[in-house]
Amino acid sequence: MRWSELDQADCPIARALSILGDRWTFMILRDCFFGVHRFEGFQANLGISRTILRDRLAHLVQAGILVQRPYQERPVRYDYVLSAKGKALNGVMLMLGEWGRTAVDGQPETQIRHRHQTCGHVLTPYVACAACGEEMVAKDVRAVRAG
Amino acid sequence: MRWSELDQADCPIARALSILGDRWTFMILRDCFFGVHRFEGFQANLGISRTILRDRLAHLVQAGILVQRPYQERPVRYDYVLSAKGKALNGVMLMLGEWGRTAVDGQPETQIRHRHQTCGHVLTPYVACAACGEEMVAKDVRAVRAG
DNA sequence: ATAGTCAGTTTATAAAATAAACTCACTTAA
DNA sequence: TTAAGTGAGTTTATTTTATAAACTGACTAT
Repeated sequence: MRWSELDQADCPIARALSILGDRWTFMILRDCFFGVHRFEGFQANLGISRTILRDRLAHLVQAGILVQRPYQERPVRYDYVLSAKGKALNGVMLMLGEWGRTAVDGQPETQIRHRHQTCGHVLTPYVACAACGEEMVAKDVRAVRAG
Repeated sequence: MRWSELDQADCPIARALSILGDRWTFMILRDCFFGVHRFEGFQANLGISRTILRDRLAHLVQAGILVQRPYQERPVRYDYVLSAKGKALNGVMLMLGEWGRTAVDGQPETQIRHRHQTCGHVLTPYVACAACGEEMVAKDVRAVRAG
């Protein structure tokens, strides 16, 4: 399979990765969740090459994950802000960060975490089942095909 | 920043992506969660080139996400199975699949979903806060530095 | 014997990422 | 009013990665 055919796959994870699964797109989105919203901001923050930054931003806009909002004319310059579709990645980001924090070795002393504004605690996120509210564990999940 | 320096970053998401953020590693892990555990299985399933499959498996083993369990001698052949660290990615996988299912356009009729074994429902996963049990929404989260 | 399986390795080619310089259309400070 | 700065790119040459396809080795099954 070529990477470019992945968006045809019969699996939501594969289709998600067809958009997010390259080396920098996810990092750009992380920055969006941290409040970065301009070309030079991403560039300074990630040290990414301008060429692929341009490609990735265009791709994220085309995929409807980021929206361009002009903040000046002549020349037109845009803020790149998360759409609803982009904000819906919040859960993925939180769980990915939690995995990085707890499972990946060699953590620096100082780390970035999140605070839950409504209850005031530093966030420890977990995934739950909408039907029963219980925490999801790997062994309790089975893949099924739904028509 | 080079990709190879990302594992030094002061952010758990960045460090997680230093392991998972290339074009195929996440897809290999998806297959692991779906029960694939041998070289030829991944190769047939993903159509990935054998060269990078070999690299990615070695990398996942080195990172402690997959474990090699020999199933024959002469020549030694291995099953690649998820370690505890690998299984800890379950939440990320579920949320990524949920995002792909609900947010990405052009869904085929037939889709792969998950069933929660303990309550019997087709799973709709969401992320909750361990402190208060409430569902997490993007606007209620703020990044903080924790020493 | 012959073919098949499994997990690779090798090699040549194609695609993607990178760094660094350059462009354009301004804006601000000297 | 010249000079420097900003912001978002584009261009180009080079390096790095990925790919396809054939090949190897050590078996096993027919």
